[in-house]
Amino acid sequence: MKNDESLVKVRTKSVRKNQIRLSNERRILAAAVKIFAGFGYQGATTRKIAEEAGIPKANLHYYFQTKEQLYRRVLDGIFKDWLAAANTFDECVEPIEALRGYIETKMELSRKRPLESRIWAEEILRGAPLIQHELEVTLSAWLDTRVKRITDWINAGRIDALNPRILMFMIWAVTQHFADFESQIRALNQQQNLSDNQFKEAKQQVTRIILKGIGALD
Amino acid sequence: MKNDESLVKVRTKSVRKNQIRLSNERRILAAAVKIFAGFGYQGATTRKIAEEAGIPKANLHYYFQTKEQLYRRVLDGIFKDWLAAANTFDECVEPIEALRGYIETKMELSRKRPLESRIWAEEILRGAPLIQHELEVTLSAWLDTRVKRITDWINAGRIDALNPRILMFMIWAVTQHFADFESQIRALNQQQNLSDNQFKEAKQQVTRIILKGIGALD
DNA sequence: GTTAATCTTGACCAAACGGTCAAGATTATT
DNA sequence: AATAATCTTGACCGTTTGGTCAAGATTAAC
Repeated sequence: MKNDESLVKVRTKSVRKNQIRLSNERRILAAAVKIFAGFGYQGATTRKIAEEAGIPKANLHYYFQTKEQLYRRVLDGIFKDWLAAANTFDECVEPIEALRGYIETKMELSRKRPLESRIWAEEILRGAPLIQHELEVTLSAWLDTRVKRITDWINAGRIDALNPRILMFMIWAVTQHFADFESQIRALNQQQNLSDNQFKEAKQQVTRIILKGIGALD
Repeated sequence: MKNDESLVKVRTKSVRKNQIRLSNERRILAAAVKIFAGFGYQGATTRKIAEEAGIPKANLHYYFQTKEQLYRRVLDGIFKDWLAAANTFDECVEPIEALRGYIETKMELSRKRPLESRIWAEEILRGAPLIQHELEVTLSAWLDTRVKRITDWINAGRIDALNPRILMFMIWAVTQHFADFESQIRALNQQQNLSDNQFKEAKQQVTRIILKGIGALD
């Protein structure tokens, strides 16, 4: 009883307080994504992030004690999106539909959330100092599951014999390239970002070359 | 006569002096590649670079006045390798041999010079602040030339109809992925870098999927 | 209206940064 | 041997960094 009462009180209080807390955390995290993506972990300063969020730096440190803690929270969010992108892959039975859907989802992620892709890329570039363990455990297990499905397709003769891991690396490389190397693509496209039509064409061509390349088409 | 004499003198002096200068510049540049690749432009400090080169920081600044100047020199070297990698592409007439050779060369670059690839990738990630102009002029012209050759192959029915630029982006993405995302690949490969045999397999699979995917193989 | 949390903020700090400088060591020329 | 050029270096400097702190503002509960 007593415990229940105090729990209710705590919860009531938490709901309101959490509104302020959650709202501020969201603002800070959104600002952090922008600044980390634009300047890298070292180049990003807590001053810049606080300024982007429209709050004093000391207030930022009230919600996130250290820059590294804030960065970890950003990375966690990105990692979740990364894994969730495989839903289509898992739902479809046919290799063509599963891979087409996965490539499509990853391409759309690059199109709509390029900042997150760049933060991820920079973390890996630096040797994944903060997410190495997550890669070795969670992502590794995630990959194993998908490798098994691809292996089944190979054994059923639905696609060519190949190394499933390398296929996944190729898909990651190509799809994320459109986010990570956006500035290079822009410089080679008359200083214009890819238009919606150009991006659609890229998506279709990438899908077709990979699917045809692994013997899933024709 | 007088001019000739003084020229000879200048040259004689320069040869010896340049030995010291060139030798030190090389040491510093080699150290800079390591540190820039490992920590990024902002994370790299002139102290770390000087320490890696085994010289006092003040001596580094004698040869390269600013960190940015040093970084530009590193980028210039990388850019030259980037462009030179297309030699095979240009020398071969057949699409299969030209593309196979280019993919092979780019894969070997990723294998043998991953640090340079990562420095390039980080510069692009940050929006190419220092090499934007080079991308828009030199790399753009470079790409145009290769696009024309690919277009000829398409018109001759040697490969499928496709957007040549997107094909080049795919090749860059996949080949450079093996250098830029090395730490991720390692984490997904029992914490081991790809062995020579694994890398050879990757090279072959990447080549086969792309060539087959564009209709160059049957 | 008092109390107790939580939130906000300007001022501040030690450490590290890129870069400078003057003085000395080396090397080549006369 | 003297001179001039280049190379080397420890000490130093103004600025910026991530992070702290104490004092005040706000909010919720009794």
